[in-house]
Amino acid sequence: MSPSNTTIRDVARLSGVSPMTVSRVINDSERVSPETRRRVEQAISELGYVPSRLARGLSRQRTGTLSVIVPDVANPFFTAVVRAAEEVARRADYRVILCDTRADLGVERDVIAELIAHRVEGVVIAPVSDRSATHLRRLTEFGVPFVLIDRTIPGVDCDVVLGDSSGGARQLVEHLLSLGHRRIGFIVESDDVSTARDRRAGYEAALTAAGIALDPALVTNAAPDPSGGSAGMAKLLELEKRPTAVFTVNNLVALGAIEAVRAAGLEVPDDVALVCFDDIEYASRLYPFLTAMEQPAQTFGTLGTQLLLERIEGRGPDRRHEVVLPGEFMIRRSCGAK
Amino acid sequence: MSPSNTTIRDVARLSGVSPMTVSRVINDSERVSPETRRRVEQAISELGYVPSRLARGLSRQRTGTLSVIVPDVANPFFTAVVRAAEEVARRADYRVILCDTRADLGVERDVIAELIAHRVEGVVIAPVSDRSATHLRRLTEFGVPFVLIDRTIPGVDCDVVLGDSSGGARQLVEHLLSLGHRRIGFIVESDDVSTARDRRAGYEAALTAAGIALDPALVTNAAPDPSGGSAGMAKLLELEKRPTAVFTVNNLVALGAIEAVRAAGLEVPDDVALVCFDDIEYASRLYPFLTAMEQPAQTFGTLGTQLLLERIEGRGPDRRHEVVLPGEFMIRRSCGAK
DNA sequence: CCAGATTGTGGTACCGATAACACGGTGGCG
DNA sequence: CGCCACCGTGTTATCGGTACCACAATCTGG
Repeated sequence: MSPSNTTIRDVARLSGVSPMTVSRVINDSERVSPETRRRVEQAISELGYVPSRLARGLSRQRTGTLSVIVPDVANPFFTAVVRAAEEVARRADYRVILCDTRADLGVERDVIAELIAHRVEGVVIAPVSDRSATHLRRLTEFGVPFVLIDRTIPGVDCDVVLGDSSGGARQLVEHLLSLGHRRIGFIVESDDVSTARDRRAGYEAALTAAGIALDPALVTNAAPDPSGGSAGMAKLLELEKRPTAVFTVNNLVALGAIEAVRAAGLEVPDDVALVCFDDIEYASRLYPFLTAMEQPAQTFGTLGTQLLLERIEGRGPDRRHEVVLPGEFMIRRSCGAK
Repeated sequence: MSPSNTTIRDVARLSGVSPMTVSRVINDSERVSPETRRRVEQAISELGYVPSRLARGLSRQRTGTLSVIVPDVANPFFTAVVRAAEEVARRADYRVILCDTRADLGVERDVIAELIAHRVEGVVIAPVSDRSATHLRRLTEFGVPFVLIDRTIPGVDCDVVLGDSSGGARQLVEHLLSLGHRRIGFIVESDDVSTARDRRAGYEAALTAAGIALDPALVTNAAPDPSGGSAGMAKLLELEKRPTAVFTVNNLVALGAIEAVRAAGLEVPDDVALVCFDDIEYASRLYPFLTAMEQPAQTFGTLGTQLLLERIEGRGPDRRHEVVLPGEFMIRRSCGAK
């Protein structure tokens, strides 16, 4: 018989006390005589007893489980977020259920339903889009605290950890302007993602401030991944007056965009300069290429998880936290700066 | 009152049946009259009832939870493994608890203990080293099936999904030989990791077959990450007769090694040619550099998880599976081939 | 020296579901 | 027309812990 079938009652029997006393020993409550404690501990190790968190959770109404939901773990930005979140959670003795929604609202809805059924104690989520609000409302109904990471959602009231999307975008575009570019394209995902909106705002602000009229043809919507970036750049390159520089909403889009430039027989930055949000760290170490507004992905994860833990433990402040983390502007080759 | 406090009894009361009948409706067991079913479903949606998997798990002795344990999620190889595993698990209606051990045996021991307490139904693990055997034995004692990914451990009897480490290593080194290199360095992690052993065997086999004597000075042990790679390469560069080419045990080590070469004012591949295991996908898309034996990371994840699910459901074959997945040899610039 | 507090321990109920069995009602069949 | 199988449903016990209260024994202080 495997020790997984050993229960608190078996331990109680072997050590000649009641299950309740064993429970006290397991939980380090005081009120147990040293002698009894010793006997119980002896029995525990003899039987190889491991208390079931399942049963404990049911009884205490606490599972010791969080969840981290991201649209794509393979995006280095989210990988770092997840890794950091897992570490903070583990240190606080929580387990992390990882969910990769593949940026699919339906999947997101389903996993959130599952997590509720699982009675996770909290969720750190980079939501698919504003339309995630519906699922998040479910969490609220069920009293599950959550923290938004990277993306905020209007009307959803909770702690949020964001980057400075509009400021960062503005800085990136201003950099291109300073290099003399006047026709600057923008490849961005749909407007129901807050980062897309904010970065678009930054893009527009920079151009307007420079007295450059906005040309709608220069702004292309695309999926937030390499294939989207590729498609978006292809469209921009087909324009009669094509842009001399392009700003992409994130790192993976930049990747696809660069591939499209090369596929057209052109080169970055010679024919098209390029800047984007978020780095691909290992790529940059190998070959510093992307000029990017790098966001402190790790901090998104650690901070988000810490805020969540505070909420769970009821230590959170009354008002919501909205943390905005500044990015770091890294000039490399893709922008063509000397 | 939030619906999370709604129990099967509340539903039963509202619909005028017993809890058992509600349970039958939830679980789609037959034996419920259409009329009753309708009434119960009505009550469920009216109350916003979501059955607790916790309670169900306790009663049925199934949690619907797996775990994936890796030494470093941020390594693109493991990121892909994790992502694929999560998807397969989700499709099979399992949740995935992610654990990143940071290649630390102590952490690994602790998380495995936690997972046992959590009563996960199975584990997919890329173990830290052979010394992980102790922890794995715990899983066996508790009847928790597990599948080893990427690394096998002598004496541990379970399903395994591996790459062809020795064959792949041999091919990489033979490629260097064919380019005329005779002094080929090897930066490798400690010998208590099966991939390290196997790759070392492949390295030695290739040299021996070419009639080249093994020079112990050319083989350096290092941590399996960029800093290890950097340290390892630094040591090789200090040799009186330094290698003209280097083989590193994996992608991240290669990264560090390249940085060390550059720090020494040299270049890859001009001054030192370099080959390694595992690609850094996004980096290669941006700038095809690493000549590498690419392993199908995704398949490691999907296959490993599928094997695990079979074991869990008792469908597994009697004998253990040992799957060896072939790699794909990608020649890029770092080896200096034309 | 005794009331009252404190300590160590046990009993019982319950967390929220399900397994196993029981039971009345209906319909088929000889 | 009576027996039996099956159908739909309920009852009870249980999964493995813990909360809460009770209680005897010991301790404290006036």
